[in-house]
Amino acid sequence: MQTSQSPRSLKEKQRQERETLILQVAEEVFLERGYHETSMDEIASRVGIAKGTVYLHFPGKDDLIVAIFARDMQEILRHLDASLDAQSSPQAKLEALLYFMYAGLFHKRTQLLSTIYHSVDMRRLFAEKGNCIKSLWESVVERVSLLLEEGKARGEFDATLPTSVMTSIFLSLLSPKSYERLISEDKLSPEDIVIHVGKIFFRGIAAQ
Amino acid sequence: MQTSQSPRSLKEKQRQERETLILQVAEEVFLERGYHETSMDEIASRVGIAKGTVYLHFPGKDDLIVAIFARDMQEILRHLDASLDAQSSPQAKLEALLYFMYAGLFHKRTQLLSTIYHSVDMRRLFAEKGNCIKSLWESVVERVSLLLEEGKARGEFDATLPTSVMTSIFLSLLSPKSYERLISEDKLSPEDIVIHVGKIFFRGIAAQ
Amino acid sequence: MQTSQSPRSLKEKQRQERETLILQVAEEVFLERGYHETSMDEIASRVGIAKGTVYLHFPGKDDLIVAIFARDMQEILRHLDASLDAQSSPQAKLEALLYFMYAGLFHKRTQLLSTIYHSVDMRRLFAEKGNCIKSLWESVVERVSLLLEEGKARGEFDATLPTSVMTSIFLSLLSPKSYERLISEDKLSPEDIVIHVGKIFFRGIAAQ
Amino acid sequence: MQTSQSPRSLKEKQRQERETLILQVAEEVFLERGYHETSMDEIASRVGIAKGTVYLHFPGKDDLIVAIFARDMQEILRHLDASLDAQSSPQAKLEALLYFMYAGLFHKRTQLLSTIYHSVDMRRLFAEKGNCIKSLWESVVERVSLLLEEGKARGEFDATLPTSVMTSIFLSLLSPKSYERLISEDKLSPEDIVIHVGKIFFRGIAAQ
DNA sequence: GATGAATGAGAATTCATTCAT
DNA sequence: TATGAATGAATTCTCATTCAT
Repeated sequence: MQTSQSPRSLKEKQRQERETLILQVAEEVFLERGYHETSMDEIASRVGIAKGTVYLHFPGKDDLIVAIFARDMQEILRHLDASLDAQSSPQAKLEALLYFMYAGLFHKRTQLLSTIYHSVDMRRLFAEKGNCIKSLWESVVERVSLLLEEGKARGEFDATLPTSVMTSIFLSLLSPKSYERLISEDKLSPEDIVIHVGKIFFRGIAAQ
Repeated sequence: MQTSQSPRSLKEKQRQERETLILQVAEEVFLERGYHETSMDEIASRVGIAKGTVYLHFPGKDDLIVAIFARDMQEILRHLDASLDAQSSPQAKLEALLYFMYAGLFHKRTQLLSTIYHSVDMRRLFAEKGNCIKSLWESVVERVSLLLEEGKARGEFDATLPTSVMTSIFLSLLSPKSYERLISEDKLSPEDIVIHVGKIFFRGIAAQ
Repeated sequence: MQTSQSPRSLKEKQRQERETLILQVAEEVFLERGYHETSMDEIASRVGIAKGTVYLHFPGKDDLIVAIFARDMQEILRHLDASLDAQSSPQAKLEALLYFMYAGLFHKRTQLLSTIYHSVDMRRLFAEKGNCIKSLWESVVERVSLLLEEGKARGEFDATLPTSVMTSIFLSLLSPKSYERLISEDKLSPEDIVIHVGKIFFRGIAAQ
Repeated sequence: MQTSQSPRSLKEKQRQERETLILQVAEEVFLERGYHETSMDEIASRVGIAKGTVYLHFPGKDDLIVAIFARDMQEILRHLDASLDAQSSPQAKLEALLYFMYAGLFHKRTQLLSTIYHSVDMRRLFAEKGNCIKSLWESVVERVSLLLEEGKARGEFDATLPTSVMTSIFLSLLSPKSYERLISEDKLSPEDIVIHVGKIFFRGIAAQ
């Protein structure tokens, strides 16, 4: 019995590993070159497999990028949930998210997310193929909204501001593209930037 | 005398008109479909002319989008300069820019600008073909920076915050993409949004 | 009457001049760039007229090159007839032709002729559009043949060689392309080359 | 062992075969229609494959014709070297080349070579893309030159004639285009033509 | 499963030719 | 008559996707 299942799960494990590898590499290349400028050939050869093999894991280029998004969103959610569990103020939780998205390991991924989030064609793509993405993103938005509401309830954030606006601004602060020049030209560290950005935002929404 | 010049200037005027029309339509289509998903054929047929005619005005697809950008940037600069002349505080000037970019007629264009500003391939394109764009954008950034500096000098903005960070945040607030849901779901008017966004930002950077 | 005809003939004269100019320029450009690489635009702008004007003189690009050929062939024939009139031996006449085609003013034109004569598409073109060309060329071939026959009859050329072969070889010696390297690398003058080529050919066909 | 190497070499063999087939067909079509009048589509469909497949073997149309040339030149060189090895007089060797180029199987190819050799645009193309071609052709020219020099040294050829001129004339005799009419109209066999051409040339350059 | 050769729809671009002014 | 803007057929080349091995 084990002998019949072990190979199965072994295979399955290998399959998972390869799939993860493909996603990793594809994410990298998409970030470097952009979705349209990246060919399936390039992804495959950078993974070290044949083009056809990619298609055994993902039915098409669309699905590949959708999968990348889904995975990244899930990780963000995982992180969010973790930081929600840790007992702390809503502001501390949002600061942690800001840090995670921008200054931490997720930095690169955030770039891709924001890049693609802003492009029309990707949005259309997700509207068609990426139902899951949409709901995942909704979850993120909702969690952020809830944190902001909680802050309001606690009297920490300005209750006269619409939560939706606060949420939107918070999310638009997550685009690292805008901060590139701060790093390259002004020699600021990501950590510094996050601190300043957080300061401005939380002051901006603070209860009077 | 007039007869010798009139036809020339007439032709020239017609040419200008058509060129403007192409730019307008192209801007629209690029906004709807994205750069890569838009074919020259589509632009031409939406203008109501033949594919070849577009090439009489713009040497290639690249140049077309670069031209759109250049025109938009110039208009932004024109507007900025106008609002700089009007006597008012730096904050009022920045609020005017925010309004212009997001709530006014420029709304749609701002979307395209931000869309493309965030995509990797467009950035590469502009790095290669769009020298003028780069310098136009630098001008915008510089003017915003100067206004923020001025506000600091007047004691209105927090002088302990790096100007560069303030500038980056201000610019990242110009992406209307992020605010779309506010309009469609929360039924906020662009004007309201601008007011709230401005409030949060200027509170955030206000001198203590 | 004169008043009604003079302008006519004046116009006609101007028309002729312009046509000649177009032919001259077109010949130059075709020689520089080749038929396919030359655009009607380039010809027109080098003549200093509008593209459409070329079409008032020649119905198409094909006809333009056919006209160039026709004109060149006629000039060769004119020259041939002139040298036939001058009393001299067949060999002297053929040498004169060789010189004319290669070393004289006709040099450039000969290049174009040979260039085009050797290309498949031009041959097809002439088969379709250039009836006159074919017959003009036949005339040239015939005259050369007759001269060779005459030389045979006089006992100067080897009567055992087929005239047609002699003719073919003579004509294939008219391609200046082959001699370019002699000029550029071996620093031979066109005159020297003609002398040597003639020497080899006439020795080759001399009666034993 | 064989099983691991066989598939590789099998694939490679098939690849070679297809490549050769493409070259063959392309050569034919180029000869029939000319370079510019031939579309990649036509070549592909005559081979019986898709357009894209041609591009798997040759990066572009240019490279295709360059490859054809390179292959043909190599074959000529191979033949030349073979005939150089066979002990015989320089004249016999040159006659063999003449025969090979014109009367033998190579006939068709020689036509293409000469066709393209005479066209301006092909020359430019080769100047840019065909470094190898240039050097291959130089080799051919050099070998012919050496044979002519050797003949002079042996006292068989006229030492007062410049070798370069003799070489040029010999090479210009290799254009079968000029001899077409001999076959079609005068009903001469290629063999006859070669004999006569050779006779005239070698008499022409014979030592006195 | 993995491969990568083959496919062919699709896009950008060119340019001979036409025709309204 | 001269012009040159407009046209659109034709061509080259790319690349996501398929499928026989």
